[in-house]
Amino acid sequence: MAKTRQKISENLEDYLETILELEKANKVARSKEIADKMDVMQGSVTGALKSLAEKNLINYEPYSYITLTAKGKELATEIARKHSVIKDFLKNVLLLDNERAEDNACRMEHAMDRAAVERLVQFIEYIQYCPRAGEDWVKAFVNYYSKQLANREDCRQCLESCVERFDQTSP
Amino acid sequence: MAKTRQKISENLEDYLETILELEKANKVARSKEIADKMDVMQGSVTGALKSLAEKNLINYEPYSYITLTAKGKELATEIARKHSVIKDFLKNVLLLDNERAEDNACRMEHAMDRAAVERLVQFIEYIQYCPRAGEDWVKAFVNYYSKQLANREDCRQCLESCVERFDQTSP
DNA sequence: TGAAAGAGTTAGGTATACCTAACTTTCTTT
DNA sequence: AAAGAAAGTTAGGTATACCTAACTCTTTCA
Repeated sequence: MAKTRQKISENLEDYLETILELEKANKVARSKEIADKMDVMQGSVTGALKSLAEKNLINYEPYSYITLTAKGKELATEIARKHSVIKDFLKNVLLLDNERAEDNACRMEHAMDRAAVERLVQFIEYIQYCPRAGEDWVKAFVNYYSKQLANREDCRQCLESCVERFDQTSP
Repeated sequence: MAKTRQKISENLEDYLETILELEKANKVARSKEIADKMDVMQGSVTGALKSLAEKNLINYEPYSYITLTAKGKELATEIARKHSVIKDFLKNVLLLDNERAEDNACRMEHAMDRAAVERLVQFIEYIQYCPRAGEDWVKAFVNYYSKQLANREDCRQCLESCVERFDQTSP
């Protein structure tokens, strides 16, 4: 039994992800809904479904509803996780607006391998965990990229309040 | 004249990037070298070159050498910049090893739009600029992701030396 | 200088992925 | 229960992108 990670096209990854979302919402997915969500014609969906069924990623019978197999669900879940981690980073660290974060995440989820995504998760955690970083440090990034550059005095105060916050946390 | 940003396939982007690299190294690019670098057959290269020439991105005459047009050079340079920014982030912030950073950057460069990449540039700068972050902060990320979790005392010392370094910089 | 080697192209085949249009199955509604 | 609507499939066409094999052009060197 293949523990070996499946490789499917970016396209099929998108179909799988969409099916997972529909399954969560409606228990099953239907061809029409997939077509609507992905903005493709129904005829195109049928071809993709056959291809996914061949790879044992979905349960598919003509004219019937669609569900993920265990293998398909695992893959779909991994893709969805990538999406959500990447979007989180783009939105809450790089501070891109929601739409741009979503757009980029949609494409990047196919480009980043598992190791890169997991490291990104850890980096996001590190920012939250490390007393030198934290929420206020991320927020202050706005001042940097919007050219409202801080001066030395601002930095001194920022650093002081950072230390203060640390001292105030339970020893 | 089109200020309008060209959209070409990821594939053609890769060809363009390769041609830029060869031009830098040898003044011109040759079909064989492109094939070797990209690990495709020469026959495949010819098709891609025709497609790039049609889009006015390269100067191409059968049986002759290849150079980028101004438009092609601009596009190729933007792609190469994306690649290098992304690789820098993966390698020097996420601390992925060189090969993994390179692999992921190769794919991500096609997925991230200009705005996302520019914000990433600013974020990398912010890390270097902000006294609360900096090189040692990035280095300490290793301790976090390799589960050698710091304790409160470590954090206190780290914070103190951070403040000290700040005080030592010219006021 | 002319033949062999190497570089480049062409032709034909495969696979993906999309579209439109015609057709079939299933569901809904009276 | 039958007809019309909705959902789904099939068939045929386009475009990309790759391959192999055969052919052509160019360069090299004996």
